[in-house]
Amino acid sequence: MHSPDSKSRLAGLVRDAVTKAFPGTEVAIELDRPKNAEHGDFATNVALQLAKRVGRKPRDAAQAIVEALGRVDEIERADIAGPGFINFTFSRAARFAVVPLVHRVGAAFGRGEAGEGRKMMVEFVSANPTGPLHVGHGRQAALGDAIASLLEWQDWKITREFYYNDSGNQIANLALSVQARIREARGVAAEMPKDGYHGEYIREIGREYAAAHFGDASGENLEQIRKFAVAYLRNEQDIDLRAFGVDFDSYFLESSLYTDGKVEETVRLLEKAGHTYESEGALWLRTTDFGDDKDRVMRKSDGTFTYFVPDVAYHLDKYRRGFADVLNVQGSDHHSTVSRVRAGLQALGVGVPQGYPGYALHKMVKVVRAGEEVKMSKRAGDYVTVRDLVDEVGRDAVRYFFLMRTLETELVFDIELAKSQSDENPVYYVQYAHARLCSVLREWGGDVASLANADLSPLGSAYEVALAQSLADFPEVMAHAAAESAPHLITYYLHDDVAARLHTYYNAERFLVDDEAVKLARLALVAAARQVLANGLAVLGVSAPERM
RNA sequence: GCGCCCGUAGCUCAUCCGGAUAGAGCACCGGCCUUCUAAGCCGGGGGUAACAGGUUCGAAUCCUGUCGGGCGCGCCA
Repeated sequence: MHSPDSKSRLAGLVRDAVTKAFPGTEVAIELDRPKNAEHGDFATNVALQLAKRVGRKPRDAAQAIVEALGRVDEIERADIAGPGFINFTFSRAARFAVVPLVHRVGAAFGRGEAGEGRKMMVEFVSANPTGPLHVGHGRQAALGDAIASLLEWQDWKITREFYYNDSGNQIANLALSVQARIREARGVAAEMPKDGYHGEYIREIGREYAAAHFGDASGENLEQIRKFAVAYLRNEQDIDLRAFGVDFDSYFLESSLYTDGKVEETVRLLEKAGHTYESEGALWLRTTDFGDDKDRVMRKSDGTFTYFVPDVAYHLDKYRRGFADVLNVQGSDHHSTVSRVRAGLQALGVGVPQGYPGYALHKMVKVVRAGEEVKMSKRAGDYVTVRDLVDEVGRDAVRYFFLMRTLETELVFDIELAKSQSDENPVYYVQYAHARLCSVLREWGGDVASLANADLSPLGSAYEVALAQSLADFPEVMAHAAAESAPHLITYYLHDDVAARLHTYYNAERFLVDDEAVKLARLALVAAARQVLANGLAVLGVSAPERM
């Protein structure tokens, strides 16, 4: 048997049997893990799907398929159950075939080939350099990094990019806010701009600037203040991201789109393509021709561009850099930009594919402390920062909490809960399972690599079968999570399917027993489970401790 | 008003391209540490999956409507 993947092999056998029993029928073979262990390793509903088409009762159709299947080594039993499900029970050898496979493949177990080595960019965080990262950025950092990793595990060549909106009104506003604080620090009368940034960090920047002077004693050089403030805040964000364990391959500055003439070029291309018009002194793009719900202003009547134009220019640039696939991880409060940017790219008429770029949009984060929403942060003023969260709760727990939810649920992060119950946090539950096994293997003291060839015939208890089934599912869970941009699937898999089964097994059986054959078989199984936990946690960016 | 998303246990959430008895953590009750880590395990209570229809062998899942919530609908980014 070459394929260690029992499931896909079974799917092939069932397909052949269906063809034999009902020539000329085409049907997708779905195989699911039954909830009830007594229903075997996999169940299929093909007979139910087929029954009407072939004019047979579902159970009769199932019977015909089972008969066509005949005897197969790996399949111990094929039972017809309920309305017409076929339940397959594997032989013991087939059930535990995953164990030597995990030992052989090791840290690469769970990898897939969907990406075929192609390039893809994942853009995430992309915070404006106007203040510390807030919790929404934290969710995005955890998500973007994990999604990028998941894609890398599917053989995509991933570039993680951070886009800085370092121009426009918000930055001008930042410079004015800092200027006011500089003057304040020097005892000069100063007034904050109307929509100024009031966080404590603006005072810090003002103080630092004032202390450094720069031959700008009066704080009049706004451009210099802007540069100083942006550099300061970018550095602060970098510190937070590093502490969070997130690294970017590339940083892209919005301002470069202006200095490199890419904004102008984009406007020229759009005008040339004939989708623009002038109205009320502004230049408009007819995005409604490309699925947007209303036309958009490109150049305001004051001659400056709306953010929409550099956005299009930026994505054109991504495309020209050779990224035929791009995934932008953003908050769903930006969802209206999706159709707009795509429309703009289509309007260029330069061959950017429809549906470019891809998006993974997530809902907002609400921070709660003991049931009360927390909106204030001393440093930032009106929001809670990533740093606050990581300092108080810890990196692993914060990342795991951010990843546990589906993208489309609003995430309620209860600080007190995450902290006070940190002993019983889901993340510790998973990490604890890993640490426990490391401890067992340490106690044993043997060579883990030698377990790859262990004789597994002593295995067969319900605990052992369940655990082996879970391990065999890992590659498919990974592939699914990558395809769906759904890291939460990994968290639930690691928690419910691997760690829980491991803890249960641990409490039911001793591994370091006197019987050498039993001991080695059990150790081989749990060492494989340890490897899967380590691989899964690695993808999530959460550490897998050897001791706790 | 229009668009997108959501509504599942007391709380926070999984399950969703239709499958068998809707799961987990927290909280609550009762057991298990002379033995590889009790940050663990076992057992128990707790549900009209917002509501009403529809589709079919089968609906938390798909469709329609109602109600409730979030976000977005600038010559802001």
